[in-house]
Amino acid sequence: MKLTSKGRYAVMALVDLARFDNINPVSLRDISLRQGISLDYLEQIFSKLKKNEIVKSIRGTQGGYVLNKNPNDIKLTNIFNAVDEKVKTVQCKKESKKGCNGKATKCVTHNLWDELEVHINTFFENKSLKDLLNNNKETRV
Amino acid sequence: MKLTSKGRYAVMALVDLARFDNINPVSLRDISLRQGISLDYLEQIFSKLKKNEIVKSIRGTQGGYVLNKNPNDIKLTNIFNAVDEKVKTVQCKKESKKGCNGKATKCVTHNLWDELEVHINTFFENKSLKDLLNNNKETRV
DNA sequence: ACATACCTGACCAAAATGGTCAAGTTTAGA
DNA sequence: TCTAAACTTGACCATTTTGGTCAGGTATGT
Ligand code: FES
Ligand code: FES
Repeated sequence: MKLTSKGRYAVMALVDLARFDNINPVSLRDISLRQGISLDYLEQIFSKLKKNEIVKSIRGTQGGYVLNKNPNDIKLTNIFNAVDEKVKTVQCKKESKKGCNGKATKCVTHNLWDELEVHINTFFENKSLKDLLNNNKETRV
Repeated sequence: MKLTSKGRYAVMALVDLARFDNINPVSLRDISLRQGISLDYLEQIFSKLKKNEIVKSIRGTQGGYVLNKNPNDIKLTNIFNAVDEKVKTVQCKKESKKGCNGKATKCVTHNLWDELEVHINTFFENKSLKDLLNNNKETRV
């Protein structure tokens, strides 16, 4: 049960972006240097964030990325969905009536994992980018 | 962010065991058949559960495994620890002052992941094997 | 025109996952 | 005493996921 670095980097990068995008777009190169994330990898991540309308891109010299929404309206849920960091606790297909192991009914632990999934998703839905910014004010450059 | 099948199977097997161990020890073969888990794999899992004193083994014909504690005293936390299903959300080493990416200070998202870890662990600490048994009474054979 | 920075997709090594296989040892019961 | 059931141990392995790199583009401000 661990977080992948794609999800982790996405949030790191967006926090960085949110801090610096007041005036100009922020280039991935800058984020890469400040946060220590490979540029090529960041491009993959931002491509997805863009498709999900969390950021906008501005091409050309002095270009970069800008938030597409208010930090208060960007929930962790949105970010995670965008980069395919899904919370998956059950083994079976949820829609199906069948259980894991191909059994005809849901297994004895199915409800448990489902509860856990809800529990974790609740956390993500209640956290916005704004919350993270406030949390780290004191370390602001 | 997903659960591994080792953790999932461990809980499944223990629920099965808790249901049937009233009179006699339960053999892994039976659990394997009822829950559709490979026997060889179950053996790996139960070896760990035994080391962590969650179950006791009884060798020989008619042998098997028995719970070593009251179902009410077996928390999911205990089970997960036993089979090395750890909740790991931060990237860095917790004890260290250093952050991930080898930086000198903790990264901007460190607190967030730490909160998440606590949030998930709380769930595991508040669930016991007993809770699962009650939940599934109606499907009892 | 040219440098900057976004964009796209193929590719890949290493680690984790989810097991299998083989060869035991122990003990109840016929 | 013999044997089969069931625990015990440890090596092994194919597949998938992870966490990227690399090699080319294309768009645009100056
Ligand atoms: S997890 Fe859904 S049936 Fe087992
Ligand atoms: S996760 Fe701990 S420093 Fe980044």
